[in-house]
Amino acid sequence: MAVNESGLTREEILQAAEEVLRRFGPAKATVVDVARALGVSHGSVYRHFASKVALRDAVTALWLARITEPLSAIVHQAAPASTRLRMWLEGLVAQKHAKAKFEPELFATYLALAVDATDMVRTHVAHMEGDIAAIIADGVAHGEFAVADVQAAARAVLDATARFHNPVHASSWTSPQIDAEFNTVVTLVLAGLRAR
Amino acid sequence: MAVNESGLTREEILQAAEEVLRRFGPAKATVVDVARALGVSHGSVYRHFASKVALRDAVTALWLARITEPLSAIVHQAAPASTRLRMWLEGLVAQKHAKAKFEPELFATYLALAVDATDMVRTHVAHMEGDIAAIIADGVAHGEFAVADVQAAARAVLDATARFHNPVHASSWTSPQIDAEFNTVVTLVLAGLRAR
DNA sequence: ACACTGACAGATATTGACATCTGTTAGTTC
DNA sequence: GAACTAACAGATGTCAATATCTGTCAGTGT
Repeated sequence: MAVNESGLTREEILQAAEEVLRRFGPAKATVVDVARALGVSHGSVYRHFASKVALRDAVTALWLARITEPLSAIVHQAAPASTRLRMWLEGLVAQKHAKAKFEPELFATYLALAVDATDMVRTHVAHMEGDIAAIIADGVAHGEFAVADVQAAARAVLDATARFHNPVHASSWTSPQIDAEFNTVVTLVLAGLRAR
Repeated sequence: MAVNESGLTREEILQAAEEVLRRFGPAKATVVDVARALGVSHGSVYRHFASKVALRDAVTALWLARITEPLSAIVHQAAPASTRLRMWLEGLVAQKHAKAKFEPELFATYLALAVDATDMVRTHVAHMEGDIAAIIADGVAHGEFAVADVQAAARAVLDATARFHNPVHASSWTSPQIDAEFNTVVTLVLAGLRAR
């Protein structure tokens, strides 16, 4: 792996692109802006990314990874599965709501991807589903949960909490009752998973 | 109640407005179109509806009432609460998906109202919440369900199934797995409500 | 008196000329 | 010769002139 001191790197471009997206938002950010921020011509950017869409997706993938990365730590903690699942979901929702509030431009970029279901979003969902499935499987192994199909159950948990983490619902996240409503849904879902 | 044979009625306008909306969609339908369909000047329409928004809302309210009206019959049927709740939710989702598929123009009108949460949508949600609450309360009375707060539980059921009936998710309703995923969520939710 | 019309002001939408952007490639630089 | 630039065609976005629409109201007909 040779370090290219003089050349433009993929990482530099991603960093500049995120900066530009954050500043101008998805509607105004252009590849020319990104190139200008790096002091190169926009043609150079196209040596590293096949298209503007590919660049935008790469930035968003990185941004989403920063959301889900800390959650992975919760999966294998030593605590009842129901506790971990609640913590995991609360963490996810807290992250999403914070991003919507404090990084509106990047959130808007993500929202644009979410409406036309891109592969990138599918990957993100699959990753979250995997984390949840791991916790549920653990709960089943310890007799805490009782579900027939762990993967389907993980998907159902994600679906049932969609209003609180899917960006299409972001406009309702400012409601004062949102936390109470989320708590009620999580309690309902956990009760549904529980063995009896 | 005098029948006004010669005069323009609210009902005639609503019927014409629905026709026009269905034909042109929310983006292209105008009050002038509605008036033209009725053979009157658009000024006449404003004698019956304060604004274009009021007219559009009235049409949508009627359209939504046609969706939820048949569901009310399920609420007081003689069957276990869990059976009734499942039937009710399946009925709701079937109706919504059918409308999205076969009445795309009117559905788009509804979607436009849903994104900026109008009073009309709030009324619609409150009505659905009331139906669900009635079934849950019945289930609690018969020892079938165990929930602390019936109203909150009803809201949670609506929230947990949002992906399948909220119009903002309509683009994902064409997925081949949608019915299986809905079924899994409903089963999870019913298990969560059940007394143990 | 009542329902309706038609002309109007201001708001909103459409159009088309123009500017900028995306993505490609031949050519320059180191 | 790998990394980059610069000029280009076609696509997309912008903006201001223009057209249409919304909502009002004085006037018409019955």
